[in-house]
Amino acid sequence: MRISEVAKAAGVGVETVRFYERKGLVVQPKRPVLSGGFRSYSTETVECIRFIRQAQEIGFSLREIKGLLSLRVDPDADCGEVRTHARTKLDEVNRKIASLTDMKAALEELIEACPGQGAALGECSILEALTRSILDESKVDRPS
Amino acid sequence: MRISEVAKAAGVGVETVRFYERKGLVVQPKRPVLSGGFRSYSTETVECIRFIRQAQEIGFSLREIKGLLSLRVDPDADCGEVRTHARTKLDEVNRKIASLTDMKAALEELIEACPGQGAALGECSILEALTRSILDESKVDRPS
DNA sequence: GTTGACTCCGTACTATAGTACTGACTGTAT
DNA sequence: ATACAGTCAGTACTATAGTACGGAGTCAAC
Repeated sequence: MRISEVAKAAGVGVETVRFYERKGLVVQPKRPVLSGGFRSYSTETVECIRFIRQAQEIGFSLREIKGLLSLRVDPDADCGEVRTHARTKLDEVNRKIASLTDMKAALEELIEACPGQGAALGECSILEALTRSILDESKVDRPS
Repeated sequence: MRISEVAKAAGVGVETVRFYERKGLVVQPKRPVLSGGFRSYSTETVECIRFIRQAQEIGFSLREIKGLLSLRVDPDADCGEVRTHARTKLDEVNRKIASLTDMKAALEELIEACPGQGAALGECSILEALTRSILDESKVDRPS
Protein backbone atom coordinates (compact mmCIF):
# COMPACT_ATOMS: atom_id res chain seq x y z
CA MET A 1 0.00 0.00 0.00
CA ARG A 2 1.19 3.49 -0.78
CA ILE A 3 0.85 6.42 1.56
CA SER A 4 -2.20 7.94 -0.08
CA GLU A 5 -4.05 4.63 0.07
CA VAL A 6 -3.27 4.26 3.74
CA ALA A 7 -4.33 7.84 4.41
CA LYS A 8 -7.59 7.39 2.59
CA ALA A 9 -8.33 4.07 4.27
CA ALA A 10 -7.65 5.56 7.68
CA GLY A 11 -9.55 8.74 6.93
CA VAL A 12 -6.64 11.14 7.38
CA GLY A 13 -4.39 13.19 5.11
CA VAL A 14 -1.11 12.01 3.67
CA GLU A 15 0.74 14.60 5.71
CA THR A 16 -0.81 13.24 8.87
CA VAL A 17 0.57 9.77 8.17
CA ARG A 18 4.04 11.18 7.76
CA PHE A 19 3.55 13.31 10.85
CA TYR A 20 2.64 10.25 12.94
CA GLU A 21 5.64 8.50 11.52
CA ARG A 22 7.96 11.31 12.57
CA LYS A 23 6.38 11.21 16.02
CA GLY A 24 7.01 7.48 16.24
CA LEU A 25 3.32 6.64 16.46
CA VAL A 26 3.29 4.43 13.42
CA VAL A 27 6.17 2.26 12.38
CA GLN A 28 8.53 3.64 9.80
CA PRO A 29 7.69 1.37 6.84
CA LYS A 30 10.12 -0.40 4.61
CA ARG A 31 11.01 1.50 1.53
CA PRO A 32 12.45 -1.01 -0.91
CA VAL A 33 14.46 0.38 -3.77
CA LEU A 34 12.21 -1.52 -6.12
CA SER A 35 9.35 0.82 -5.22
CA GLY A 36 11.48 3.86 -5.99
CA GLY A 37 12.06 4.62 -2.35
CA PHE A 38 8.34 5.10 -1.68
CA ARG A 39 6.86 3.98 1.61
CA SER A 40 5.24 0.58 1.42
CA TYR A 41 2.59 -0.11 4.06
CA SER A 42 0.54 -2.99 5.33
CA THR A 43 -3.05 -2.72 6.53
CA GLU A 44 -1.70 -2.81 10.06
CA THR A 45 -0.75 0.83 9.68
CA VAL A 46 -4.33 1.68 8.77
CA GLU A 47 -5.53 -0.03 11.93
CA CYS A 48 -2.94 1.77 13.95
CA ILE A 49 -3.98 5.17 12.63
CA ARG A 50 -7.63 4.41 13.24
CA PHE A 51 -6.74 3.49 16.77
CA ILE A 52 -4.91 6.78 17.19
CA ARG A 53 -7.92 8.78 16.02
CA GLN A 54 -10.24 6.76 18.23
CA ALA A 55 -8.05 7.35 21.23
CA GLN A 56 -7.80 11.05 20.50
CA GLU A 57 -11.56 11.32 20.34
CA ILE A 58 -11.80 10.08 23.87
CA GLY A 59 -9.30 12.49 25.27
CA PHE A 60 -5.85 10.93 24.93
CA SER A 61 -2.99 13.06 23.66
CA LEU A 62 -0.56 11.73 21.07
CA ARG A 63 1.99 11.34 23.84
CA GLU A 64 -0.40 9.18 25.83
CA ILE A 65 -1.39 7.24 22.76
CA LYS A 66 2.25 6.49 22.13
CA GLY A 67 2.28 5.08 25.64
CA LEU A 68 -0.78 2.99 24.90
CA LEU A 69 0.76 1.71 21.70
CA SER A 70 3.96 0.84 23.51
CA LEU A 71 1.91 -1.71 25.41
CA ARG A 72 2.10 -3.80 22.28
CA VAL A 73 4.24 -6.85 21.96
CA ASP A 74 7.83 -6.00 22.61
CA PRO A 75 10.05 -9.05 23.01
CA ASP A 76 12.47 -7.08 25.17
CA ALA A 77 9.83 -5.65 27.49
CA ASP A 78 9.33 -6.81 31.03
CA CYS A 79 5.82 -8.11 31.37
CA GLY A 80 5.44 -6.72 34.87
CA GLU A 81 6.26 -3.28 33.62
CA VAL A 82 3.76 -3.48 30.83
CA ARG A 83 1.21 -4.71 33.30
CA THR A 84 1.77 -1.75 35.60
CA HIS A 85 1.51 0.59 32.68
CA ALA A 86 -1.70 -1.07 31.56
CA ARG A 87 -3.19 -0.79 35.04
CA THR A 88 -2.43 2.92 35.14
CA LYS A 89 -4.09 3.39 31.78
CA LEU A 90 -7.03 1.31 32.90
CA ASP A 91 -7.56 3.60 35.88
CA GLU A 92 -7.51 6.57 33.57
CA VAL A 93 -10.01 4.95 31.25
CA ASN A 94 -12.27 4.13 34.18
CA ARG A 95 -12.19 7.74 35.36
CA LYS A 96 -13.08 8.96 31.93
CA ILE A 97 -15.95 6.52 31.70
CA ALA A 98 -17.23 7.72 35.08
CA SER A 99 -17.11 11.35 33.97
CA LEU A 100 -18.88 10.60 30.74
CA THR A 101 -21.50 8.58 32.55
CA ASP A 102 -22.20 11.55 34.80
CA MET A 103 -22.45 13.78 31.80
CA LYS A 104 -24.74 11.31 30.10
CA ALA A 105 -27.03 11.33 33.12
CA ALA A 106 -27.04 15.12 33.19
CA LEU A 107 -27.92 15.33 29.53
CA GLU A 108 -30.65 12.73 29.84
CA GLU A 109 -32.05 14.61 32.78
CA LEU A 110 -32.07 17.81 30.76
CA ILE A 111 -33.79 16.17 27.81
CA GLU A 112 -36.31 14.65 30.20
CA ALA A 113 -36.96 17.88 32.05
CA CYS A 114 -37.42 19.97 28.94
CA PRO A 115 -41.17 20.49 28.56
CA GLY A 116 -41.04 20.52 24.76
CA GLN A 117 -40.85 22.67 21.69
CA GLY A 118 -41.46 26.38 21.77
CA ALA A 119 -41.77 26.53 25.50
CA ALA A 120 -39.46 28.97 27.22
CA LEU A 121 -36.93 27.34 29.48
CA GLY A 122 -36.55 28.25 33.09
CA GLU A 123 -36.94 25.07 35.01
CA CYS A 124 -34.70 23.02 32.72
CA SER A 125 -31.23 24.00 33.80
CA ILE A 126 -28.39 21.96 32.49
CA LEU A 127 -25.48 23.44 34.28
CA GLU A 128 -27.33 22.60 37.46
CA ALA A 129 -27.37 18.97 36.40
CA LEU A 130 -23.86 19.08 34.98
CA THR A 131 -22.57 20.88 38.03
CA ARG A 132 -24.10 18.23 40.21
CA SER A 133 -22.04 15.69 38.31
CA ILE A 134 -18.82 17.61 38.68
CA LEU A 135 -19.50 18.08 42.36
CA ASP A 136 -19.78 14.33 42.63
CA GLU A 137 -16.51 14.09 40.73
CA SER A 138 -14.74 16.41 43.09
CA LYS A 139 -15.99 14.28 45.96
CA VAL A 140 -14.19 11.38 44.27
CA ASP A 141 -10.80 12.95 43.67
CA ARG A 142 -10.34 13.94 47.28
CA PRO A 143 -7.87 11.67 49.15
CA SER A 144 -10.85 10.06 50.95
CA MET B 1 -14.06 35.86 45.84
CA ARG B 2 -11.08 37.26 44.04
CA ILE B 3 -9.55 35.79 40.94
CA SER B 4 -6.67 34.04 42.72
CA GLU B 5 -9.05 32.37 45.15
CA VAL B 6 -11.20 31.13 42.30
CA ALA B 7 -8.16 29.90 40.42
CA LYS B 8 -6.84 28.05 43.44
CA ALA B 9 -10.23 26.53 44.27
CA ALA B 10 -10.67 25.35 40.69
CA GLY B 11 -7.09 24.12 40.41
CA VAL B 12 -6.06 26.39 37.56
CA GLY B 13 -3.90 29.48 37.14
CA VAL B 14 -5.15 33.04 37.38
CA GLU B 15 -4.37 33.58 33.72
CA THR B 16 -6.50 30.61 32.80
CA VAL B 17 -9.53 32.13 34.51
CA ARG B 18 -9.09 35.33 32.55
CA PHE B 19 -8.52 33.30 29.40
CA TYR B 20 -11.81 31.41 29.87
CA GLU B 21 -13.50 34.73 30.49
CA ARG B 22 -12.20 36.16 27.24
CA LYS B 23 -13.38 33.03 25.48
CA GLY B 24 -16.84 33.44 26.98
CA LEU B 25 -16.65 30.16 28.88
CA VAL B 26 -17.16 31.71 32.28
CA VAL B 27 -19.35 34.71 32.90
CA GLN B 28 -17.65 38.07 33.01
CA PRO B 29 -18.03 38.86 36.72
CA LYS B 30 -19.22 42.08 38.24
CA ARG B 31 -16.46 44.46 39.09
CA PRO B 32 -17.89 46.94 41.58
CA VAL B 33 -15.96 50.16 42.05
CA LEU B 34 -15.91 49.46 45.76
CA SER B 35 -13.55 46.54 45.13
CA GLY B 36 -11.16 48.74 43.17
CA GLY B 37 -12.33 47.41 39.85
CA PHE B 38 -11.22 43.87 40.71
CA ARG B 39 -13.28 40.89 39.55
CA SER B 40 -15.66 39.60 42.17
CA TYR B 41 -16.68 35.96 41.78
CA SER B 42 -19.15 33.54 43.27
CA THR B 43 -18.46 29.83 43.83
CA GLU B 44 -20.51 29.16 40.72
CA THR B 45 -17.48 30.18 38.67
CA VAL B 46 -15.37 27.59 40.47
CA GLU B 47 -17.91 24.93 39.59
CA CYS B 48 -17.98 26.11 36.04
CA ILE B 49 -14.20 25.91 35.68
CA ARG B 50 -14.11 22.46 37.24
CA PHE B 51 -16.71 21.38 34.77
CA ILE B 52 -14.61 22.75 31.93
CA ARG B 53 -11.55 20.78 33.08
CA GLN B 54 -13.62 17.65 33.54
CA ALA B 55 -15.07 17.98 30.08
CA GLN B 56 -11.64 18.57 28.56
CA GLU B 57 -10.34 15.42 30.22
CA ILE B 58 -12.91 13.38 28.36
CA GLY B 59 -12.13 14.83 25.00
CA PHE B 60 -14.25 17.92 24.52
CA SER B 61 -12.66 21.05 23.07
CA LEU B 62 -13.29 24.45 24.58
CA ARG B 63 -15.57 25.19 21.64
CA GLU B 64 -17.64 22.11 22.38
CA ILE B 65 -17.66 22.85 26.08
CA LYS B 66 -19.02 26.29 25.31
CA GLY B 67 -21.80 24.50 23.49
CA LEU B 68 -22.40 22.25 26.46
CA LEU B 69 -22.49 25.22 28.78
CA SER B 70 -24.92 27.02 26.52
CA LEU B 71 -27.36 24.25 27.39
CA ARG B 72 -27.80 26.01 30.70
CA VAL B 73 -30.85 27.97 31.63
CA ASP B 74 -31.40 30.77 29.19
CA PRO B 75 -34.79 32.44 29.55
CA ASP B 76 -34.70 33.43 25.87
CA ALA B 77 -33.80 30.01 24.54
CA ASP B 78 -36.20 27.78 22.74
CA CYS B 79 -36.55 24.58 24.68
CA GLY B 80 -36.81 22.45 21.55
CA GLU B 81 -33.54 23.78 20.29
CA VAL B 82 -31.78 23.07 23.54
CA ARG B 83 -33.25 19.61 23.49
CA THR B 84 -31.93 18.91 20.02
CA HIS B 85 -28.54 20.19 21.02
CA ALA B 86 -28.60 18.03 24.13
CA ARG B 87 -29.52 14.95 22.11
CA THR B 88 -26.60 15.55 19.76
CA LYS B 89 -24.24 15.87 22.70
CA LEU B 90 -25.72 12.77 24.27
CA ASP B 91 -24.97 10.77 21.14
CA GLU B 92 -21.41 12.01 21.24
CA VAL B 93 -21.08 11.07 24.89
CA ASN B 94 -22.47 7.62 24.18
CA ARG B 95 -19.96 7.08 21.40
CA LYS B 96 -17.11 8.11 23.68
CA ILE B 97 -18.33 5.77 26.39
CA ALA B 98 -18.45 2.93 23.85
CA SER B 99 -14.88 3.61 22.72
CA LEU B 100 -13.62 3.78 26.25
CA THR B 101 -15.43 0.60 27.14
CA ASP B 102 -13.70 -1.17 24.27
CA MET B 103 -10.39 0.18 25.42
CA LYS B 104 -11.12 -0.90 28.96
CA ALA B 105 -11.84 -4.43 27.77
CA ALA B 106 -8.63 -4.48 25.75
CA LEU B 107 -6.57 -3.31 28.72
CA GLU B 108 -8.21 -5.80 31.06
CA GLU B 109 -7.54 -8.54 28.56
CA LEU B 110 -3.90 -7.51 28.39
CA ILE B 111 -3.53 -7.44 32.16
CA GLU B 112 -5.21 -10.81 32.35
CA ALA B 113 -3.09 -12.36 29.59
CA CYS B 114 0.20 -11.11 31.03
CA PRO B 115 1.81 -14.10 32.73
CA GLY B 116 3.45 -12.01 35.43
CA GLN B 117 6.60 -10.23 36.48
CA GLY B 118 9.90 -10.81 34.83
CA ALA B 119 8.48 -12.99 32.15
CA ALA B 120 9.23 -11.97 28.61
CA LEU B 121 6.22 -10.99 26.61
CA GLY B 122 5.33 -12.52 23.31
CA GLU B 123 1.85 -13.85 23.66
CA CYS B 124 0.50 -10.77 25.43
CA SER B 125 -0.01 -8.34 22.61
CA ILE B 126 -1.94 -5.26 23.39
CA LEU B 127 -2.29 -3.72 19.99
CA GLU B 128 -3.88 -6.94 18.96
CA ALA B 129 -6.51 -6.46 21.64
CA LEU B 130 -6.75 -2.74 21.06
CA THR B 131 -6.91 -3.25 17.34
CA ARG B 132 -9.69 -5.72 17.80
CA SER B 133 -11.62 -2.98 19.56
CA ILE B 134 -11.01 -0.47 16.84
CA LEU B 135 -11.90 -3.02 14.22
CA ASP B 136 -15.22 -3.45 15.98
CA GLU B 137 -15.54 0.32 15.85
CA SER B 138 -14.77 0.44 12.16
CA LYS B 139 -17.29 -2.32 11.54
CA VAL B 140 -19.83 0.16 12.80
CA ASP B 141 -18.84 3.07 10.61
CA ARG B 142 -18.32 1.09 7.43
CA PRO B 143 -21.37 0.85 5.15
CA SER B 144 -20.92 -2.97 5.03
C1' DG C 1 10.41 11.39 -24.02
C1' DT C 2 7.33 14.22 -21.94
C1' DT C 3 3.12 14.89 -19.15
C1' DG C 4 0.71 14.15 -14.95
C1' DA C 5 -0.19 11.95 -10.71
C1' DC C 6 2.14 10.67 -6.85
C1' DT C 7 5.98 10.74 -3.61
C1' DC C 8 10.01 12.54 -1.18
C1' DC C 9 11.97 15.78 2.59
C1' DG C 10 12.12 19.90 4.88
C1' DT C 11 10.26 24.10 6.28
C1' DA C 12 6.60 27.23 7.24
C1' DC C 13 2.19 28.18 8.64
C1' DT C 14 -2.33 27.48 11.34
C1' DA C 15 -5.54 26.70 15.39
C1' DT C 16 -6.10 25.51 20.06
C1' DA C 17 -5.17 26.07 24.76
C1' DG C 18 -2.93 27.95 27.55
C1' DT C 19 1.43 30.54 30.14
C1' DA C 20 4.42 34.35 30.90
C1' DC C 21 5.53 39.17 30.91
C1' DT C 22 4.80 44.10 30.85
C1' DG C 23 3.85 48.37 33.22
C1' DA C 24 0.20 50.56 35.65
C1' DC C 25 -2.97 50.48 39.46
C1' DT C 26 -5.12 49.21 44.18
C1' DG C 27 -5.65 48.04 48.82
C1' DT C 28 -3.58 46.56 53.22
C1' DA C 29 -0.05 46.25 56.61
C1' DT C 30 3.79 48.52 58.76
C1' DA D 1 3.83 57.23 53.19
C1' DT D 2 5.62 53.47 51.37
C1' DA D 3 6.41 48.74 50.59
C1' DC D 4 4.34 44.60 48.73
C1' DA D 5 0.98 41.42 47.39
C1' DG D 6 -2.55 41.10 44.31
C1' DT D 7 -4.94 42.85 40.19
C1' DC D 8 -5.58 45.05 35.62
C1' DA D 9 -5.25 44.86 30.26
C1' DG D 10 -2.69 43.74 26.58
C1' DT D 11 0.80 41.42 24.20
C1' DA D 12 4.08 37.81 23.48
C1' DC D 13 5.53 33.28 23.89
C1' DT D 14 4.94 28.02 24.29
C1' DA D 15 3.36 23.18 23.15
C1' DT D 16 0.42 20.25 20.63
C1' DA D 17 -1.48 18.59 16.49
C1' DG D 18 -1.68 19.02 12.47
C1' DT D 19 -1.83 21.42 7.33
C1' DA D 20 0.23 23.61 3.43
C1' DC D 21 3.99 24.55 0.41
C1' DG D 22 8.19 24.22 -2.45
C1' DG D 23 11.35 21.95 -5.20
C1' DA D 24 13.03 17.52 -6.50
C1' DG D 25 12.49 12.73 -7.75
C1' DT D 26 9.69 8.58 -9.68
C1' DC D 27 6.65 5.91 -12.32
C1' DA D 28 3.13 4.77 -15.75
C1' DA D 29 0.74 6.13 -19.77
C1' DC D 30 0.39 8.37 -23.98
